[in-house]
Amino acid sequence: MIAKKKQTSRIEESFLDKGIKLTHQRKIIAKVITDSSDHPDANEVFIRANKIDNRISLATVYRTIKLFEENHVLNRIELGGKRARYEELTDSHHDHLIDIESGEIIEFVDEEIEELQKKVAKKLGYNLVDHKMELFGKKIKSN
Amino acid sequence: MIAKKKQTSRIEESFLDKGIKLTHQRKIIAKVITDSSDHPDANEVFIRANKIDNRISLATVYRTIKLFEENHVLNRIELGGKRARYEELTDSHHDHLIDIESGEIIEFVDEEIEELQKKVAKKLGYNLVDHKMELFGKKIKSN
DNA sequence: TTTCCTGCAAAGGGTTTGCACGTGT
DNA sequence: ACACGTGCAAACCCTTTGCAGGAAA
Repeated sequence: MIAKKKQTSRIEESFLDKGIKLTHQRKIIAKVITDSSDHPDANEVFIRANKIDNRISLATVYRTIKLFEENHVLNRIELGGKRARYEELTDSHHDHLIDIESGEIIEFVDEEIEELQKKVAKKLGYNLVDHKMELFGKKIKSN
Repeated sequence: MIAKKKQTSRIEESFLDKGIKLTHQRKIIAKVITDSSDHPDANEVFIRANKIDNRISLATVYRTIKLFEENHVLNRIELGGKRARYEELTDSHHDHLIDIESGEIIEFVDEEIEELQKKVAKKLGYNLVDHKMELFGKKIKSN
């Protein structure tokens, strides 16, 4: 008989490995984030998690988000505004282009820019550890 | 006889042109920012302005900073942390490399990257209006 | 059982604002 | 004179935290 594979998400597995408790709340918050592709802020995560199960407080959302950040399963994006927004961290790095009219966030990857960034850092005497790049653009009307 | 040229800073001139009142406080805050090359935060601007003249409140610093931002003489830099930091906006655009060990901010310009950014935006159907790029690096030890 | 996690509500830290007075033009 | 700017302190908003009860391992 073939053993049934246990159903655990990427996030859950990574947590079990580290000996971090997989509480009910954390599973739901992880699911909400995994299922969201629109870069929600903390409050939005709270709302969505609550819709699934109302035993989740905003404080726990904040604590869990911080935990996820520290364990590199979550990435914080700051848009110059007030609240921070988040996205699941996957292997593929990407940057963001923000539509200044609608606020929509478009993800993109550009290897050439990444290479140049490394080169620039090196020229200044640094090894590039991380970077943040956001482009702000206005949609070109195609009449 | 040669007329004596009136002593006004870049910021002051730009304000006179727009009919914005040049108050005592605004002049001092403008001077503090012009004289600072270390990207101070609002509180630091407040401290430095106060050292020159203690008739300046933190509220006014915030109000003035916002005014300066709106008039494009000041640029806000967000470092992912809590407070925003500022720098005088000059004609020459530049980006920042942050030393992750010391917190030092190094300015740099790279035309090639700027060009690529425009190209990327266009490819996504956008005209690039603005951008923000911060590199985080670790100093290369030269033993 | 033991350790860690949670909800609640209160505190925190940066930034903004209402109000009455003060100041630039 | 008039509109606009300022100081003060209270309000705001997002985020964090102390505490006592609750749940994962």
